[in-house]
Amino acid sequence: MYRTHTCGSLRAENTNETVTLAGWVQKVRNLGAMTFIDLRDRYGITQIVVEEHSAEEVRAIAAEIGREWVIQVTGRVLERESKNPKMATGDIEVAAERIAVLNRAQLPPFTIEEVSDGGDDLRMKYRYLDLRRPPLQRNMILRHKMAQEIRRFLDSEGFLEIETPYLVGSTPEGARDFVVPSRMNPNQFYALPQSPQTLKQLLMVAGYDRYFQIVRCFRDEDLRADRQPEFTQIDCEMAFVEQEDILEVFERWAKHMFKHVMDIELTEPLRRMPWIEAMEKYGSDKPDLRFGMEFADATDLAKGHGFPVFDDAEYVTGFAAPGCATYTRKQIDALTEFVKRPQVGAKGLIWIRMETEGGVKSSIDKFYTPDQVRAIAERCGAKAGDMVFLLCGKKFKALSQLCALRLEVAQQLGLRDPKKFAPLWVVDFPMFEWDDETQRFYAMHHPFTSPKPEDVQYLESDPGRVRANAYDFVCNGTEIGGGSIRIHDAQLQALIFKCLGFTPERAQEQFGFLMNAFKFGAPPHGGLAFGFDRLCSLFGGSESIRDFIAFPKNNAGRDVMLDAPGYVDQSQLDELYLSLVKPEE
RNA sequence: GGUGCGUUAGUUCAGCUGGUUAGAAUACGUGCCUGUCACGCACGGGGUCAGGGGUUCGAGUCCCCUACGCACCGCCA
Repeated sequence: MYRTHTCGSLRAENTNETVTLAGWVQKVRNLGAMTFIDLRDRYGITQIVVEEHSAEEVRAIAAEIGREWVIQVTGRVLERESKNPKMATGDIEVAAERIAVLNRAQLPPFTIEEVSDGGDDLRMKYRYLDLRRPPLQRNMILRHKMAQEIRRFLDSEGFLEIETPYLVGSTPEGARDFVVPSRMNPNQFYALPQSPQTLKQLLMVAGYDRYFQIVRCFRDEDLRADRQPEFTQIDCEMAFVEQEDILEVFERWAKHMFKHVMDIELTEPLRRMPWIEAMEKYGSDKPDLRFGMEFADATDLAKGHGFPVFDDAEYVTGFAAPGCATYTRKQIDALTEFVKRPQVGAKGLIWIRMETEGGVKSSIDKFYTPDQVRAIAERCGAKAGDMVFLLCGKKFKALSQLCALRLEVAQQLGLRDPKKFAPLWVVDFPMFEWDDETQRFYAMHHPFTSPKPEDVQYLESDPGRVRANAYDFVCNGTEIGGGSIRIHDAQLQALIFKCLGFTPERAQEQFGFLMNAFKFGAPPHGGLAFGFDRLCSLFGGSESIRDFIAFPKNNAGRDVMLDAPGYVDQSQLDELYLSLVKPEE
């Protein structure tokens, strides 16, 4: 037996017991006559003490051991002379009577402690060392606990966890596929699923009316702090349901998760915000509701007074930053620079200062009377002491630029508190999104999403007006999940494909398996999927999902630990009927 | 495909308008130390300044290219 206890388990009650611990040496503090060793495993850290009167052999080993050696210690539990309230095991220590070196270790390239001295890159290369650190261990434990709670809740609601294949066919719509060559089918390729979307719909046809899966999905697109090429979805689908039924079940699920993982009781029903309201009030389909600063449409007040910037704009919108009338010229200039960055793309920033004494000052005083300026500011909800920021241009462009500014101002005001949670449903998404480049409509969600029955009449005449039975679960400015009621009628599905510019032949070729299945009795159905990694990072209070994935990829999609992707042998290529071309010089 | 920032000791970083032998902290090694827990004190070793090219009497520093990293835009039905 290697150990009787873990490094996190001993307390004052264990005093005088003889115990054996095993773990990694985090740190050795040699005070001369006595040496302290911090012994770590994933349960915690226990202090080992070696004293002058300890056996010669024990002292010799204590003098030799270094960071990250794996050792086994047998000794008596003592109540400490000077306790450490910062440690769970801080009331006790183990007086070593025997130390066995189970394995020596090379000096690690960075310190493996609560706060490491290593940079991201290095820690990724030696991920197995970084994972020894308590913060990463806490993240892995959180992820595990969340997976358990997801299964517990969904099981209690009658959902079946059913696995779907990873080797499927490629669907060119949507994200790029990762592709896998088939040795037994020369020149043909599998694709890794972007999500099990069509498969779960087939499970509905098959009668498994409540399905879920915690499942890996793959998308060959550029990475971000919150985007990995392989990521995990909580994928769910239900049959014989309307949108309301799905929102009801998963609102309870969300509350279950908040309660059992975060110990947060959400008593109020979740807010439901139509997509157009989210866009007009927050400039985003994933609004951050931890704070206010809602936008107002000031177009009518702003236009027609001889200020060319506003007169030429389609839309003028702004918000009031509370208490920011004290902002200096320098601060305003910095925010102006912020919105002018290419990533935001505004031409400039208009401001109105609502002075506490009641006066109004603005960057447009030349063109408006004080009353007119005040009217614009008040439209934006400004009170004395506030600062109003206005942007203008094409409607949705101006809104999304103002969204970036709103988040930046909130960041500066410390309003983006990771301990606060503001979840909501965004509903009534548009069915289609127009793409200027290819001059056609694309499905905003996916082509199996059903239109709202009352909007079906506009499908052919005015597709941009059609709203979908689609919904997103949003929290703190992040899209955590989304879904829709699906089309289960072959005729309507054919019409949607037509609106999306599919010929019947192409629709048959790509989605024939699904449309055929729908001829055999498809129940009304719908579902949704949550981004598990994002949910973990939301609960864990981190911006980056990489902290919650044991072995993530870097910015370029590489695994720097495995050094993947890499080249393969010619013989492997030959078997797969593949030949390589030289990349362009 | 694009934009920005970065690359200097094992690690995290400083290094100004170009100018003697490139520094700090930490880690590491040695010695001292009986209550440390960010132990302390003293001493010590440790550098292809990412790579290549250019400007210059002289480049860690200025310019160009490449590579790599991070963040973002595009992209992500």
